[in-house]
Amino acid sequence: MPTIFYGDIMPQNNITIDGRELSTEMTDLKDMIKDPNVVAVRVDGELKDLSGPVNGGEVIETIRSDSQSGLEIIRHSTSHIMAEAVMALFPDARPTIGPSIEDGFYYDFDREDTFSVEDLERIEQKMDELIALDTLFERKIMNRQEAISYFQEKGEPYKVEILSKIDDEVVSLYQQGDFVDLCRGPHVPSTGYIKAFKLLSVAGAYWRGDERNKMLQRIYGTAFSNKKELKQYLNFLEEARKRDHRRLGRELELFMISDEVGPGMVIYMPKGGMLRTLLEDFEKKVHFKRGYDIVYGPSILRGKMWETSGHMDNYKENMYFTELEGQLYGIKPMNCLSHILIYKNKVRSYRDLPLRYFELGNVTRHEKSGVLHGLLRTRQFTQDDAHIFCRPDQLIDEVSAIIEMVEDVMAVFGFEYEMEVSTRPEKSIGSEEDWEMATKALMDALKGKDLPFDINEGDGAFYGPKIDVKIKDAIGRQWQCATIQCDFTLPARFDMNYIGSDGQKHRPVMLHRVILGSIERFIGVLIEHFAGAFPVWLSPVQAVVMNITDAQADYALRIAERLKEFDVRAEVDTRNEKIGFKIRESRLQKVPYMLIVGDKEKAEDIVTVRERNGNQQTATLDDFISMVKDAQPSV
RNA sequence: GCCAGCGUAGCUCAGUGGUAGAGCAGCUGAUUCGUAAUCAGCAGGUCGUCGGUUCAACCCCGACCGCUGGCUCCA
Repeated sequence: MPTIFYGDIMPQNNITIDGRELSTEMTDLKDMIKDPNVVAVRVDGELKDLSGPVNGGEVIETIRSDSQSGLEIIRHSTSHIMAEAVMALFPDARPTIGPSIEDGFYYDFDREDTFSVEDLERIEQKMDELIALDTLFERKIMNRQEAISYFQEKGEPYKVEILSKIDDEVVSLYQQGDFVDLCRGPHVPSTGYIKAFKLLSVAGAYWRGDERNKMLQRIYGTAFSNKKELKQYLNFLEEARKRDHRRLGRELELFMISDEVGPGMVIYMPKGGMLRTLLEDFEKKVHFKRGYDIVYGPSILRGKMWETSGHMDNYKENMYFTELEGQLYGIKPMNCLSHILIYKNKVRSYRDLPLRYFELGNVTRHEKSGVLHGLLRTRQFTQDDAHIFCRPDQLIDEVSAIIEMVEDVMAVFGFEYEMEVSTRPEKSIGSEEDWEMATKALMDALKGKDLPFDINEGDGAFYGPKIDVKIKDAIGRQWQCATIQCDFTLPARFDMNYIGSDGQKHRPVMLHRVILGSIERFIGVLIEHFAGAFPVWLSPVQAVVMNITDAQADYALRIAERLKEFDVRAEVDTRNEKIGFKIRESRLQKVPYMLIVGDKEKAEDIVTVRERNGNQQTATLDDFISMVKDAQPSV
């Protein structure tokens, strides 16, 4: 097996490292840089090992372990060390791939027995040993054929499969200790560079992400430049766990998902019901103000409708069906069909367009059991759905208006977001010109508003391209909520027309769009975003009135009555408990205001207003009421 | 749907092959109190469901249901 060792040749010549010019007398970049926090270098924009050859004259930028690239390298190297540990402990495992990912890394193995939690501990221990040995990561170059026979001999079929799909003549391998892996690199110079890592979980994962392939075992872990950062990340995971909407949903009595009723179905309890109503009232206002008409369609529609729409061919596995009086009916997974019928109910003129139909539509989809997740993935959910029918020349303006609407609404909740345009997928219908026109319209609308966006090649809906909006919650996680989809298929399938100024029939363009997406999902994201402490206008209970002793019970009740008269959502706590206990309970319920009334307040006809953050002040009830009213967002 | 783990009181969790416990919540009583838990007593579970092994199963085995973390898919 002929190999070329990288880093053997170091001709004497000057190089520039982070702007400093140095001579290359020393044989190792690592020795020249003399910084244990530097894990790799970037030469001419390309990431390279510290042990790479230097010809002289290069301009080199060092990559520190706490930079984004540095973290990726550390994590990638940690995954190799983990694979080495796994192979040492479980020689029957076959390594496949092990990249760095967003917050860590994973490595997939094919193995008969499964990895247990105890195994993870053993692997971690072994990794500690390997790191203590501080073995070098050595890069080797091999031509592809040699590499294939090498891995064949080693009995690593997955590596052979990867190699057989690589076009390059030569490939690189990395070895540390006994472990050799096919890998582009770069890696840290030696295992001792790994200062802080943790294995997190085991999970199944399909080979090459295809569900027709064998399921492998994936071990997830993470690594950071130092122990402190790792600890911060683990704390962050803990924080996320505390914010879990399923946990808060139960604790705040917002919703339940009952095994008896069935999986993936949400039951709103009084406080969740109030939250949802507030959100929906807000949505109605937002839509009416922007020229939408509210409509309602039935939940079950004749099978024939779904045949015409193409759902029978493209969406059947996700639908539920029922039979009534010998007729097939489909339970709606989308709201568009009724809206189309409303459009078709009479002859439309070009002057009528655009028509914007809005529905808080409850849809039912048969989601695979394994994907259900609290409010974030359910089998029944309500979309703040709308369909806009317009002339082609109105398309950009309509898309722009929707984007503005998304911006306005997200600003109310304080979400940041990213936009993504998805283009034509392989399996799709419609002409090339239509796709081009629609995709361009979507992009032009975004460009016109100077909004940056990513392009997601081939990820559009089968009937048209789309803009997806991913919102970022308070702890940085992303959720897909809003989506704007262009559709020229359904108007054709349902033979929709309008009469143009020329007296001829023309086909309208249809936009499907949601702003919050699914009300359920959005509520789930809201819960986690605010950690249950909703803004005043969205809080199911805005204030709890609490008395110090029985002597003020009548006063507390009177206050609560007044609040209700002024539409402030108030509860009253006159239980025979200490004020500290009542405050504790309201805090746990994340109620924005506590109105504390003792003898003093009763005598002066005022209240002490205690906020969630502990700040407090005395105020007249009228002042407090206007304070609550002022919290209502205007959009 | 697939892989792995899990399922004990309303919640959080102990527990052992010989028919179950704690804290909080609940109920009752006492306490009338000024900013995150007053004290005492009481009550509460066919140990997810169904089958099997066993003299005996919450515990062992199997199937099913559900949940959790992933994968695939998705609002």
